[in-house]
Amino acid sequence: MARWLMKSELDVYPWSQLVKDNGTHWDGVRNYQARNFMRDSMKVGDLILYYHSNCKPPHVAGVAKVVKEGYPDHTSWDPNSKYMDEKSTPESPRWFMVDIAPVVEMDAVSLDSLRQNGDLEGMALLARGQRLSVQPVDEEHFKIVCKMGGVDPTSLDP
DNA sequence: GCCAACGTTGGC
DNA sequence: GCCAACGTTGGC
Repeated sequence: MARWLMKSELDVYPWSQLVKDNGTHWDGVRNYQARNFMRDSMKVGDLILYYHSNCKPPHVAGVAKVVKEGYPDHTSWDPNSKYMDEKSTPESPRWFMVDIAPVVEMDAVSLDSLRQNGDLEGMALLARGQRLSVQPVDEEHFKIVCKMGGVDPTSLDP
């Protein structure tokens, strides 16, 4: 079972909203690498670190899970959507999304504290200049972040 | 608000 | 297929 990290801007779609909605479809991703992960690699049950960007401090806020595997992002052909892409159609969708649902909230784990933890060396999020909004996370790194947030990773096993 | 890093676009 | 221009991300 793979592990992931997904970014959301705090003022766009925060963890609290995900909880209130009891899950959502992750629409609006318009980056090919991130799309490929969602379309090809993310499986039901995969766990996700939910990361808040564009806030002080940026932090991991909780654990979510994949509840529906990759399928076309309908906002890509919706003329009323700001995510509309004229090159994407229902017959030939260019963009994909997954559905996710909240699993457990954690104590905020700041980007700074992640950087200071030597055991997280190599984590994609910490690489210089990286901007990918959906990225794979090593199982070991995932567990460490959970513990930093006061969540027992073994409690997340199926 | 700044700006470095990076992805995408489009002329050639 | 190169690469300059441009737009976006996201920490600071």
